[in-house]
Amino acid sequence: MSAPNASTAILDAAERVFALHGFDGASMRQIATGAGVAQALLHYHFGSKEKLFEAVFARRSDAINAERAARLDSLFGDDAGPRLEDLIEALFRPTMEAGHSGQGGNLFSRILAATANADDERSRSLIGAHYDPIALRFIEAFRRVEPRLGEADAVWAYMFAIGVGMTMMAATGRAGRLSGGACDDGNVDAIMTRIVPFIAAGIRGLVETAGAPSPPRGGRA
Amino acid sequence: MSAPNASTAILDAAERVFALHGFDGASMRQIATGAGVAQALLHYHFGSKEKLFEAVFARRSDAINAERAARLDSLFGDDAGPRLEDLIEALFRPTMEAGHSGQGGNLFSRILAATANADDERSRSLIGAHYDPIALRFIEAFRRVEPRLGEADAVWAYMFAIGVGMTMMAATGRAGRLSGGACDDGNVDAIMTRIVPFIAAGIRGLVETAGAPSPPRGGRA
DNA sequence: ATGCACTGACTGATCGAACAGTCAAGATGC
DNA sequence: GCATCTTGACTGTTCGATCAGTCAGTGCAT
Repeated sequence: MSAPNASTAILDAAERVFALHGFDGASMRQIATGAGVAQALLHYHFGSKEKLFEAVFARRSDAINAERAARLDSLFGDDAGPRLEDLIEALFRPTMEAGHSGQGGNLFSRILAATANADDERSRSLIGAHYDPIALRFIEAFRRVEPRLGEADAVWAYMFAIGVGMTMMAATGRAGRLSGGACDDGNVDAIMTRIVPFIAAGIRGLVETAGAPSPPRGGRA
Repeated sequence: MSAPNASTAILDAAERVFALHGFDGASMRQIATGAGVAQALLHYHFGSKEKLFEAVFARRSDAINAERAARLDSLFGDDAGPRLEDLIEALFRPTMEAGHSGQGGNLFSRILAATANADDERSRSLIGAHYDPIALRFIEAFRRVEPRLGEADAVWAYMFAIGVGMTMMAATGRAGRLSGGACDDGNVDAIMTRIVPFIAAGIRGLVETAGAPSPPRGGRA
């Protein structure tokens, strides 16, 4: 767990502080203290607060998306094409488990969720650079697996799926509060076994009603 | 549009600045300038930055949840029980349209999305106070309409639904970017006609696989 | 009607604290 | 001895909050 060099220690401390307080709420002093180094060292290694945040963001994102890409390749490399469920598994599992190594709470997931839902220039460009290319691959994969899915609907499907995932990654503990403790939004496996059928069914449901200008009448099927 | 008194002008300006920069990124000076009043007046009327944020949050939330509750009452007052689709409509439509009065972008929706996904004490207590009670009503309504839905699964269903909604309310424009402009995440009707069947199908899909310890095999149904 | 006491709304100036970022100098390792 | 790493001391700026004080309006006693 302990970092061998200062750069990694800074990244780890920054990840924690950014996850807990957001970009604006985090302070360079706090990060330096957490890393056990002088504040000036953060600027020496990363230049600015903004660039430090980008480094924190890129470190996990690159690892996550490398694995997502590998999973996609492997799924379509098989003789039998993948099921929708497999795609959703590939979409979320790497993110849910990144930085989730052992101890409590997935810090990076919170950063990712906050960044994905923000609309400032920094957040937009980070998501665009690190997640849009792989997003397009997943959208295309959705259409390959579910050919009746329209072009625009595939994008909606992806956005909806990400929405579900981001909220679970924020792991605010609200599910536990609303359920009297029965639901644990920190439990990756519990979430995955629910989230996969939910989204898969949602996408298939989107296909059924696609192109219909008004809401369907017989929804109880 | 113009505010008759200073308090409302401050709330309007604060809503805009908080929506654009978040709680920590917003400054009282910026809000005061936006409202056209002295900075000291914000403290005179609201006491502190924190309390001003709570006032901004409460103003729209109370209106939203009053309408949501009214819609729920009306749905279950009908002779025929509501469809799942009707519940989802009641869940999101009031929020999507609150503060969305005319001009561009729904500022409050962004505040709400950011607050819902954050896990600091302020966000948690605001969501808990303003949204948990009505959330429990929706969760109960889900089970009434879809009786095969388990107790815990109804909470998961609610969380997933909120996740989809929050991401769309953040309205980052990403859907448009990923679709080459075909999808507009600022268009409430376009979102609602997609989001309702998606979530309804997702919840029904959750029912099908509930209790199954491992992922289903025949997912192509 | 007029002078007086009081209130709520509002302001400009200013506080100490915390902020990101800078820099010359020291430590460390090759 | 040179380059990389690291530090403490420091800069100027901005932050939320506070303060004494202005001003219009109101009730009231005379």
